[in-house]
Amino acid sequence: MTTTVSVDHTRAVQLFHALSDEVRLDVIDFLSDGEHCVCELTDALDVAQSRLSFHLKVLKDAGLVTDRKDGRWVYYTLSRDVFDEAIAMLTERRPRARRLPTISNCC
Amino acid sequence: MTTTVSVDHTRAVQLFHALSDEVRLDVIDFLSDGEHCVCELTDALDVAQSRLSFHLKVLKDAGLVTDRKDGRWVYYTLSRDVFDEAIAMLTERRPRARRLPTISNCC
DNA sequence: TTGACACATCAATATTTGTTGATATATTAC
DNA sequence: GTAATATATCAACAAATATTGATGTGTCAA
Repeated sequence: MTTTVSVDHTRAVQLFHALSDEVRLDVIDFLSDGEHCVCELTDALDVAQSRLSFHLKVLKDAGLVTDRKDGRWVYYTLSRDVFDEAIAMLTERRPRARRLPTISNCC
Repeated sequence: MTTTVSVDHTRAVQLFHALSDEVRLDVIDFLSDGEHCVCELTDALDVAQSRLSFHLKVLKDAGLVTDRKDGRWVYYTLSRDVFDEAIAMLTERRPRARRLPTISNCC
């Protein structure tokens, strides 16, 4: 009998995927000192507006940023909690101390 | 003048990308108790051999696993260090305590 | 109440990733 | 040697993501 072991990783996939893009990491870095509006991002990152908007949505859907509208502007902020969530996901998976040499005669 | 600020995130992109897939997370979980050969993975995860091989390569290229050949078998192991590297990447980017409300008249 | 600006969304397309089945390579057992 | 097994690689294709330029929506100022 062959038991297939697998859990649902949907959330982890979403989070890590959101983190795996140059533009999105640029956005994250730019927001590291606090809230900024989209126009500042467009300016600082030199990325077409619709493209930036697309990436902001990916980040927002993953929960890594939140937005707040004020008049004509929309301000984005990093969500500390979700960074913690991602860190936790890695910490859980981080291999523990050296395992004993496995004595398995494999297949 | 508009200064474009951006760093090279190639490594972070590679790491997070490697982490953003169901099969690859299954592999990581399966390896969490130590070294296993490919045949055990194929068995446990119920994934076609060439498909698994593809995902193992992505993990290996990112450094998340290492492999060791022994006779006919190849054993894969998680690399603690690279998990630490990924955790560090997130920790660096984790927003610090609450920022002061930014007084910017934006654009 | 019109025009300009900030931003989101959309459709078309391009690019990147992943899957499949076939084949190649190495190792071992017979 | 020959056959069987473990794994990697490859080419063709499929699917998912990202980019672009255009258009839509809300807000503000004149």
